[in-house]
Amino acid sequence: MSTMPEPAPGSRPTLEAVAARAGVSRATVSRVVNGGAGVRQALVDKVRRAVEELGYVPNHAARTLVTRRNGAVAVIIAEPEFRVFSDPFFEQQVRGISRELTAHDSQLVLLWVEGPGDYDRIGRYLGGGHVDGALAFSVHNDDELPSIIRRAQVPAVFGGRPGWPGATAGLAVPYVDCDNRGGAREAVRHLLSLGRERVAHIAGPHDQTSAMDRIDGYRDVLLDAGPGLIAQGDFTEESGARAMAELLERRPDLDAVFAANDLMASGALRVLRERGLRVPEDVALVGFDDMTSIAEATDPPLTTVRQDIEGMGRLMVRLLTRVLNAQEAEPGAGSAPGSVITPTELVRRASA
Amino acid sequence: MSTMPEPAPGSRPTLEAVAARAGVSRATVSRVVNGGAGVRQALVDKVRRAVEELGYVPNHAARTLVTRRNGAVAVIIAEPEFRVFSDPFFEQQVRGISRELTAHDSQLVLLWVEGPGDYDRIGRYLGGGHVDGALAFSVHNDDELPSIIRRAQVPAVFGGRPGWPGATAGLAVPYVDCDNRGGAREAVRHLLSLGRERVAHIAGPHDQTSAMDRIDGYRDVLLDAGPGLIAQGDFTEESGARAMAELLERRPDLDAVFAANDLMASGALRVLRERGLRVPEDVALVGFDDMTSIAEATDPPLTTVRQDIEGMGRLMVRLLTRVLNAQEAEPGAGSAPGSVITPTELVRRASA
DNA sequence: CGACGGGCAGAGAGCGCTCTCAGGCGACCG
DNA sequence: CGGTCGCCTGAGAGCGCTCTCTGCCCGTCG
Repeated sequence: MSTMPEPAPGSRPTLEAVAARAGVSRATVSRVVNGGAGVRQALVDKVRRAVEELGYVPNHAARTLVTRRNGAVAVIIAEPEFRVFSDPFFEQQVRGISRELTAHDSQLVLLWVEGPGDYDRIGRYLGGGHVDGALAFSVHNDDELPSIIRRAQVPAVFGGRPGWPGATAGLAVPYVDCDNRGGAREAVRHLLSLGRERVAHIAGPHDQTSAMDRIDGYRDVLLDAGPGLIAQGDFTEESGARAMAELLERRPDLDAVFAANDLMASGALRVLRERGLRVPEDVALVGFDDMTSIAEATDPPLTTVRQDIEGMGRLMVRLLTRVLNAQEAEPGAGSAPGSVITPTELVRRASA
Repeated sequence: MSTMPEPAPGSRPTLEAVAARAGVSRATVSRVVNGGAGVRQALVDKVRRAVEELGYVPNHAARTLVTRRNGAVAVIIAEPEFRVFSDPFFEQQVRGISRELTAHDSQLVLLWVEGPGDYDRIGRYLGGGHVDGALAFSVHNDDELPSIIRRAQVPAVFGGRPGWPGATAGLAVPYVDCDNRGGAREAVRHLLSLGRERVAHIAGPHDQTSAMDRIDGYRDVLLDAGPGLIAQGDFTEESGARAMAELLERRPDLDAVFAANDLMASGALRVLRERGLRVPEDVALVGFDDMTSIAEATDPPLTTVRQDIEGMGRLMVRLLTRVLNAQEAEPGAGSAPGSVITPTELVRRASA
């Protein structure tokens, strides 16, 4: 295991101690600890040995105090009502963030927003300079988060395009999102290419940009899709089932469905089977997200649009890092780097 | 919203600035900021006003540097293989932790362990004094975490009884767990009280103490239960279904099942219905956890053993706080506070 | 009326680190 | 062989805060 020696109980060694042991000055030890540039190799070795022997670990607070960098990033989780973490989407994104943060030697400070009244605490914390930056997920259009973050004057990156007006104008917080619209187009085109003629859509909630973008993509291809072909869900399995039932009632002749996420697609699938409709023979079905735990478990497995969720999490961190570095170079003049739209990919399985 | 004034861009006000504005010394401002004990009311007001006007927020790093307390607690998530966060159990526990931490003005630093090789990084981080304490979840018996934590000499509390030998001896890391054994006993007794005579058990994995404790509780009541009445699962829905099928094969005459968690119970329920067995008429079924999203959604709804998961999370924080305070009072002599076992409660629904 | 004690404010010394600046020494060039 | 330049190293000044210690002022008691 770790060869880290047991430190003297109670008190951890300081730079000073290492310097004394190595027979050099504090400054030299500091240089070595921070990369060792500009120090003779012999001294570097000597210092490294002393560090090793004493089990020296730099004091983070002291370092932060002078560098004004604290090596920590806040991840803000604004819980609208229910289902947050247990959302696999979330898990993957946070994991991507965690991994990338680790690679950057930064820590992840979790800020869980406890209802609307809690935004004040969050704002205070962010404004207090405890973290170098913040990552947030824009869930709803009416979310206060963007304004809180702006007021706190802390660099931030969003996961998912925020819905507030002007967010896309470039002047605001950059975001990482997948190409919802393009992915939706691809899904619908795929259904058309299979010869389907009446393609319905089960949409997500109107206050989420991802859902709206997917509707837009659907409409891009089916310019003249009647309103009867779109049903509204809320991204849950149950809502997908309900929407499917509604669609079948309105348009018993439909021969394809594009659902805005896999969970709703699986709900739709359930209803289709209950009604004795075969998938894909009678009705072809495409989902979105490629949540493999769902998409591969259904019968038949779902054809769906994949987005690299973990990659999006990592990208959020990289974007934030870039903002941070730019800001360090010339404070104030933070020309925010553009947002990133990641590509999607159609994954063909058996349902379409 | 917040009345926090826009701070002068670029530089945040210091204690010094507040002192100057209020016409007092730095020390006095510090006293006021930290509660204001021993300061004349007139001065307190004056300082408070200056703080408000300047939008002063204490510099956390500077404070930590001298107090040696950093107001942050690590939550370690050791991911065995899959399903971590998306586990609703986890979500609830982390939420409890988050809430209690907020109440204590502490931050939650998330440490996500990326495979076995990553333990070194975790150990280094914990040993580096970045956090006041650590909270971890003991998932598997062979987990390295306890030893890592001990080596790092950082106060810690476990969620769930760790499986390593001596863990319960009191000398080690305290933990919070629910009364798995007692809950299991209650479940089985309930089934017996309904007149059932052949009560089977679907057990969880052998390397988790919670699963083992539930088996023990089952055996406490059914001293002479034949081995044919116990089947092994791994806490997943699928495994519950498999175990149920196995049990029915071995003991077609069984008239009750106690599953070690709700997920397995729902799997068992599925199989029972597929075989045309009525629940509870033919076979009574009891789960564990009271994961309401599952237990209330099944048909019939599950009778199950409830544990206060969020409360356990909060308790973990309180326990840690107590260790921290004790340690501050007399360093070294950290007589670890005892672990806590929280009660369980049988929730009667329709399945038994 | 004077001495003493308690309560409250201020001065100052760090906490452990980084980073600038000056100084020293060797090397290279004239 | 001497001067100068450049590369390393060390000294020292903070970063913003807490906390002890000293000292002042007022009230109280003898």
